[in-house]
Amino acid sequence: MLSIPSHVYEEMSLYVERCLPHLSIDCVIFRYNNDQLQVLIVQSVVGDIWLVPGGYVQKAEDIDVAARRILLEQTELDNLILNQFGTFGSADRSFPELSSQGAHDMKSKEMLNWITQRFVTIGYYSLIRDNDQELRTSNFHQDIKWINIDDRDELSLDHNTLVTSARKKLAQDLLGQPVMLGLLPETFTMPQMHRLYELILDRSIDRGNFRQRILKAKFLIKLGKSPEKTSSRPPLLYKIDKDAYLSSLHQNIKLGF
Amino acid sequence: MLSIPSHVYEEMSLYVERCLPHLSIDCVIFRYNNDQLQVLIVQSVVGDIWLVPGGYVQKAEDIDVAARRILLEQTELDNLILNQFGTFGSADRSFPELSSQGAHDMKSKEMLNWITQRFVTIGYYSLIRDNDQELRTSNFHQDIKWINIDDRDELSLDHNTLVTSARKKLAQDLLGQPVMLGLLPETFTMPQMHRLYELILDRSIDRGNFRQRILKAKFLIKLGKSPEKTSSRPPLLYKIDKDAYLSSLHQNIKLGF
DNA sequence: TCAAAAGTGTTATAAATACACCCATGC
DNA sequence: GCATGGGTGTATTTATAACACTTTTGA
Repeated sequence: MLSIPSHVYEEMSLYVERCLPHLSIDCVIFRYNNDQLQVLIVQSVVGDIWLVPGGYVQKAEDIDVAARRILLEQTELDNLILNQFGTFGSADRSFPELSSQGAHDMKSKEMLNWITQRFVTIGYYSLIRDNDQELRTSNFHQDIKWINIDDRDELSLDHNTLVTSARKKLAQDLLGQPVMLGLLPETFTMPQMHRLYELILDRSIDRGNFRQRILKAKFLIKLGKSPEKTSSRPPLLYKIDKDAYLSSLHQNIKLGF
Repeated sequence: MLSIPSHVYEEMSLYVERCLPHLSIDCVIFRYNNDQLQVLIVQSVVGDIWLVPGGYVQKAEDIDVAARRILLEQTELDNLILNQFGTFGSADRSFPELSSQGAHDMKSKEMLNWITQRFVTIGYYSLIRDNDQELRTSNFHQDIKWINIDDRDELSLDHNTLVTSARKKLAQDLLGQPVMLGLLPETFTMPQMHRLYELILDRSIDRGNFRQRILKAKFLIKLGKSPEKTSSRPPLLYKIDKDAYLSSLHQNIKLGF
């Protein structure tokens, strides 16, 4: 049995009454950090469970704008890429039953009803490249953190599934969207980019072939040696030539079987 | 100024009060007929405008189930493929203003409010291969017909845009989903399949190369000569080896730039 | 016999794949 | 010097693409 902390009622009521019922937005925010593909998750004050950041759509607000607003409320950053990866609406898609403890007045009961209603959720994914980005929790969250995508089983409800879908969509978008611009730091090494590709596509790619393929596309600018200390040969530093990168993207669908 | 025919109120009220507000589903139904990619459209009794078939989600109904139900209400057929192509929710996404003529009682006013509310719509596309399928109109539609996809500018609201998005998604799905099974008749000729590919991808494909490529995939079964009279060499008839076709599909994402 | 459209083959280019080998570093 | 991982080259196979030639039909 979950319960709603009393200090949340007031603010949440104000927020919620401006929003459409039964409709939510969930944002899977990816970053590439420490050679891992990571996802931002927050701990809800309701039920202590870990979820992907999400919110509701205001009555006179575009859904894309809503997604951006929700994202901003979590990360304080305008992100480069924000894409839908699907809409999820099983009939039983709702919070587990909540305890009605502390819900004696009318307002509290309304809030209980709101939270436990059935939600159809629109999934967006977003990419964030600034790894020093400061995180702040909204009043509806008691904690916020990055997890490796492989650790997503600690997510509750169906948010595990959402992350899986988001990653699949991200992989599909890799050829046609400026994904590298969204995830790689300003400067990076070839092995870093290689590992990122492998993480997104979830398969191994031959090192030498990857290197050749990427260099042939001519959107990388060589900057020299990485100053980092390594226990082996130090990799070269690169940065992305944005214009060249963008024009190298395409959506040409092949016949391949 | 649009108006709602009085005979619609009763039935629509009953339907609508079981559904979630502000949320709709629109279905772009494709078929391949007469060497054209076609789309099913219906004429609403409200406003006489032409739209893609659509409806609402019942309060305890999966959205996928709702899409299937809505589809069934239009075509009486269980379709092979039903895929989301996106969710659309501009803040101003609603019917044009409706005349309140004939809306004197409470119920009528409620209906006006329902129809003119802001809708977030979930787009599904579906494929139908039976071209002799009988069409029936529901009571909310006065007419129903197939149009060529290039004639979609006669659609109202943003349904033109929906069809464009649906076709784009269909093209993306061509490699990984059994699209041919959904659109081609039981038996067909190589030129037919060739033209269908061109229509979906919206580009021309070399005839000879296409033929070789498809035959190499080994999911076609040759049946002999087409009995149809042609003014030139008659094409061969083929049918799809379903198992071979399904196992030839893949989602392998390449590195290509 | 001719036009039209289907069926087939040839060749060139480019991409994907599999490896092998060398190089720079810390220990 | 040696293990480690980065950088580079080469050869094979496969996919894409351009295009030419042949075949079958109706008129």
